[in-house]
Amino acid sequence: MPRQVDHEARRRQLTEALLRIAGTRGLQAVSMREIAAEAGVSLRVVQYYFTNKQALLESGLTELGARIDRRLKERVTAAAGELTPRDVFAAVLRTILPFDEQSRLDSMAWTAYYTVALTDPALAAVGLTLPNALENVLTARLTAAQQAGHITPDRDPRTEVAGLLALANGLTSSVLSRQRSYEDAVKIIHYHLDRLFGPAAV
Amino acid sequence: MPRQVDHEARRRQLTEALLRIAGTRGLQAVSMREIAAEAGVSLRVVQYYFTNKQALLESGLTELGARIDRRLKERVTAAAGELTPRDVFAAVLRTILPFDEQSRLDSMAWTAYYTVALTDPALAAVGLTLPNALENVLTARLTAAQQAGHITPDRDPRTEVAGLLALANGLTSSVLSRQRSYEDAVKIIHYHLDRLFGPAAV
DNA sequence: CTAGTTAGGGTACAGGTGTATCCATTCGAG
DNA sequence: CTCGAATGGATACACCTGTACCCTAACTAG
Repeated sequence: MPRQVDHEARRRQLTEALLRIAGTRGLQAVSMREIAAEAGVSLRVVQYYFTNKQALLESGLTELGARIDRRLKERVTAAAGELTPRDVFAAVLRTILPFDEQSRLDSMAWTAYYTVALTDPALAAVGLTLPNALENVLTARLTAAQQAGHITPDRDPRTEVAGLLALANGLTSSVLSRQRSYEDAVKIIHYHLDRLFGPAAV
Repeated sequence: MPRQVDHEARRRQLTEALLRIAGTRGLQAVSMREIAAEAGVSLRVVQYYFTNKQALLESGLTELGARIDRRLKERVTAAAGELTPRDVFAAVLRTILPFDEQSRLDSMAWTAYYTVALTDPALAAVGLTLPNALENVLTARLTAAQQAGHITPDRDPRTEVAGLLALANGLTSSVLSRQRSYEDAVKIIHYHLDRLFGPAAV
């Protein structure tokens, strides 16, 4: 075999360039040539490692989902050990919000993808798996927490989780548009967690 | 003066065509020629009544805001009279969600606009006035309701309102992506209103 | 050493984009 | 009746888009 190149690395490089553009200038600014320029390669290379623009876009969404998933796992297991259920939820919801420059860029890109997914079934399939999985995992956690007596029995775990995730999504929007600061959004989250789990479990 | 045409009507006709496209196929599908086709006129007419594509887009966002505002006022004042504060909030939040085909289309268009506004300062200015105004009006209402004893004094009206609006926005997203039905979203809203105002005020 | 595959530079093509221009009609004011 | 402004049809332009193709290096298995 002749000259071998690490395809996986090349594709990651291109996908990251794509997400950088989507996060700063939006998905409408993403074109084959822009990606090539951002990655510092020629148009041909982009074509060589991705058959389609569609394939490239799907790769971007997949990577985005993987990043968020990775961040969630890192930040939840990081402060593991003697974590109360409330702490777990706080960590997850804080991680969903754009908390630093990188996660702001990713949230921007995610929002852009979500919007085009509303009119593009192919992307919708890829983009809905993460939110659904998250809702299920958290519902299971909250149900367990309820049985352990951490929240009162009159709460409905699935409804609570759906509400908290919708809240986090809505807050993300307002943080991205700079209508609200990250810190204010976190306060609102904690305010709701207080209501759910009872006063702050310092 | 020669043949006079109702400019206002023409522009409305074109703006509505624009919003129909944005609501069904997304903002990325909006082009001068598509608008012309959707409105049943020639490209020249679109150019004649709007100097720019930018002007057209801004007109679309303005109209969208006006529609939502109109709907809010209709549905709130409709069941006026002996409305409890809780009923007012329920009406507002239910109106934000996509509750019929028309409001679903508008919500789609709104989401599309919101996303491009994140990377387009000109649109951001237009698009943020409505949410901010709404938050202020509702905060005033809730503060008054608190003084009248409809909610307990330990609640913070501004935080509650911000949370409820973020919740409604997040739920709108999930309804648009058909992750959740409108009815389920309404249930979650009422669930939270119960917590805020106390058990259902029949 | 050589054949053959992988990797990419360069360029072309068909189609869509916003915008500008040319021109014909329409019609009311004088 | 006529002149000129309002309205809009038709077309052109320059640019950007995704994709396809040609051809040359590079390199390794034989």
